[in-house]
Amino acid sequence: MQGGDRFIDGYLLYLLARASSIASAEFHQEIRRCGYTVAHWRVLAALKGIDGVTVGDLADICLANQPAISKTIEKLVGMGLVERSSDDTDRRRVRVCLTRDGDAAVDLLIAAAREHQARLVDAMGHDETTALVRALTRVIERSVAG
Amino acid sequence: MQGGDRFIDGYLLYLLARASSIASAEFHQEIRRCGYTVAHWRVLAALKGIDGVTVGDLADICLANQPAISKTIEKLVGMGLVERSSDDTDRRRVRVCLTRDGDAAVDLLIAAAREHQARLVDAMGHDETTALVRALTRVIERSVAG
DNA sequence: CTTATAATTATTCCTTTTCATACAATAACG
DNA sequence: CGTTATTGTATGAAAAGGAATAATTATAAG
Repeated sequence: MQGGDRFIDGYLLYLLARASSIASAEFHQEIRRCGYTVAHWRVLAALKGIDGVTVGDLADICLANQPAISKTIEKLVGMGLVERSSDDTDRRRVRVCLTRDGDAAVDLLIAAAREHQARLVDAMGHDETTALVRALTRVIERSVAG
Repeated sequence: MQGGDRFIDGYLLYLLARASSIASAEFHQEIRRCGYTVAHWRVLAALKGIDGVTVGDLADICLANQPAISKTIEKLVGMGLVERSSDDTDRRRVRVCLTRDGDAAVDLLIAAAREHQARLVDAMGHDETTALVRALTRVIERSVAG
């Protein structure tokens, strides 16, 4: 796409963003084919297997800001995939849960995600994958700490 | 933020996206403090040291789609940081270059980016960093191939 | 040369995100 | 208690992003 010695080629954050973007592109397309947005998918996946997550926690988990999550939840409620309930101990908080339909929908998406991941891991090799996981985990630790 | 064994905790694409998001958050905030958006920064950084890049190539490099880049370029032209010129050999193509002001502006941003990266590499350690770069490079290779 | 197909960028329309703010509930403090 | 601060969520206006398409230029085929 270009030779030379561009700044961005040695820039770590660019490499990270590019790897994430490229690796996710294919599966994100599959999500859209299923009739969901990436934002939908992230919220649904974050809710899988958990009784109730607050809006703020969802924002952290889904790498989005709070208003965006509020609106995504509103959509998912309209689609019948998610429901809100107020927390009894702190009535400011809104606990978000999957509905029965939402749970079934996310199961399908998670199955597709697992298949996609299996193909990626297969292409990369097991050792390379564990090296990647270790490195990414360290990035997260160090970034949060620093 | 939650214990349990959530699906997303073992999901590689989520780990990638999360690492990228967290690692970039601090510097992206610095970009905004300087009066730029992340989109501005990516285009400017992609242009540094290159005579002229087409809109389509910028879209690839900047991990955005083509219309988004067209609009970002329009903004940057208005800010006097970038200029368009038509390619003589193919008049469909638009070659985008940094202006003198744009070059000076991106130099400051790149200096800040280098400092930020130096701090991150320092926190991670040299060996861990090279392991990360190797792993990310492999992800990109394998994803593009597959 | 003409027509058809492909490639490149801009534009349009609609959805989504973002920023700021408002509102409600809790916490802290005198 | 009453008052002020802080926290959690929703809302509204403005900006950005994305999908589809239009417009222009290149290339290929006949």
